[in-house]
Amino acid sequence: MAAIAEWPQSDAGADRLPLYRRIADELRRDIAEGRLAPGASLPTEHELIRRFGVSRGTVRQARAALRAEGTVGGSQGRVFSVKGAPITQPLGELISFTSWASGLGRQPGARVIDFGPEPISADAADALDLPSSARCWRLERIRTLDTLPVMIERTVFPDEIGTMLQGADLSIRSVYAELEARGIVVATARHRISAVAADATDAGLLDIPRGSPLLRVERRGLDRDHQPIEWSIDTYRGDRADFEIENSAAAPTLARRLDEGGA
Amino acid sequence: MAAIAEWPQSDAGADRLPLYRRIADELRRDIAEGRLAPGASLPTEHELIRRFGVSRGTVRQARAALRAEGTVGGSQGRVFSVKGAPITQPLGELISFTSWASGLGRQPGARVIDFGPEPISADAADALDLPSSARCWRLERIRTLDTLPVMIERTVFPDEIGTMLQGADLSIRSVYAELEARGIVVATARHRISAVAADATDAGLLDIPRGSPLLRVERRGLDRDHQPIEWSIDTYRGDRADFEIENSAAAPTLARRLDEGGA
DNA sequence: GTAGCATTCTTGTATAGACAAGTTGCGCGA
DNA sequence: TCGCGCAACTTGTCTATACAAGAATGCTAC
Repeated sequence: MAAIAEWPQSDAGADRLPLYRRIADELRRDIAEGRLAPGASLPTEHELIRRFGVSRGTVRQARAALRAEGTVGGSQGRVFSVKGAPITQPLGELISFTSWASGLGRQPGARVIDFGPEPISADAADALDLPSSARCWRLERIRTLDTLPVMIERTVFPDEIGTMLQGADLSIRSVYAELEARGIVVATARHRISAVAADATDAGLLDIPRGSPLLRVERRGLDRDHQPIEWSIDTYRGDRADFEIENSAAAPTLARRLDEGGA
Repeated sequence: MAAIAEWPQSDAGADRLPLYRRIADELRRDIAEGRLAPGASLPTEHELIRRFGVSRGTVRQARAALRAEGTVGGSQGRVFSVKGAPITQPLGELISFTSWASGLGRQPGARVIDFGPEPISADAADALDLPSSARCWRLERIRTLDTLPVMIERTVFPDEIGTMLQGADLSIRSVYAELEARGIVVATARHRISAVAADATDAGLLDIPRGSPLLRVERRGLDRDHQPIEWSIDTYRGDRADFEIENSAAAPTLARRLDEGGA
């Protein structure tokens, strides 16, 4: 049973980890990197025992760790299967369209429709916690995946943030990457998700019929001091994207809202 | 080692539970009922071995279960200690339509369209992690606020959960309240939110034109052991409700998904 | 063809023993 | 008295084995 010695020696520090951790890590990597898709079967205990040259208890310990995370599931008699990739990215990554696209292996794109300073709207002043006399910057872009239009992004930045973005090539680099390079980090974000019908403008921009269902995501991004960084309304094609949320009892973050207008 | 025979025989059904579960349950009770206060030390492995007359592995399994819940913590060399009372109230409140409506000061209502046992669909078997031969219970309801239809709820329960709901008045009391009264608690939930157009059926049920935008929320509710409790697809009138999510960097739980079908 | 049974596979539960690693506390020596 | 080190204790890691229970599969009998 000399299988351990034949493991990839790449990560230098890894050889001090217990065996079951290394097995769990390898399986977790397989899941995160897509070699084991959700719904797929994990190797059976016997296979893992042979592959890693360890005892059954060790294999079971490894899989128990993954199960405790909710990453995989199984029950007596049935092969373990992948339930879903663990969500562990930093918040900026989660919000950024660019990071999202890259993670999917798609080519993110952006077509800037409008970018410049302008007087602030009442809604924006409210959302960004600014006086109605303040100046702000407005950015409107079409976001694409492999050239397919997926989302319309309409963002308002406070003046000092917008100024930072001046001169940046907003059709390529992520706004978040740009801001992070200047020490601005999104620490908290509030989202409000709703469904709307496409009006004539959005239908044209997204190349869909009028009235098609759209996923509208309103976002307020705040820094560590709860200072508003951006207020954005992203409008996704309903047939191209949806959102996934995990709530644990420890971090209850999803709430329903009633739109009073419709009564 | 005849300690098992001397256990309290009170709960009649408990004797079919595995040993480690019974030990974990007893410790959990000790914590919940204050006999073991936060900060206090748990019995050592040796004490538990003697007290229950089991082997070390079994005791370790019991404590591993508590640790996975975050109820207790320990590390090598140090005695296990209580970290906090196990959570028994939480996430259900956020998810429950009834709680939501009450919080808004509205009168929640439900009209049961269908409730009963039936063979499981492939999707449901997948979501609930059940064999395709399993039986399940399907519940379909129209949810109302002050008699206005707001949402269609289509839920599938595993057999043992559905059986519990038999006889309950599902047009009044919250399903979650009903389950909680029986010791079933939603500890984790995964939501997937998307926008769809109303088909003829849903348009009729919600009293809106065909093609109207709807907010579709697919939810998998899991208990502390990540065992699926329910799989539900809730369809909201787009003009009556939206969702709010707060993300902090500490608890990043929102992810975007790409719907591959639309390319 | 199909229902039902039996086999086989996979996971769950439990025990026992061995060694490693970290913590705590006691006692001894300076 | 103070500090160091050893010893005892506690948990972590790992192996090996045995039997039970649920699931999937294939085969047989009808």
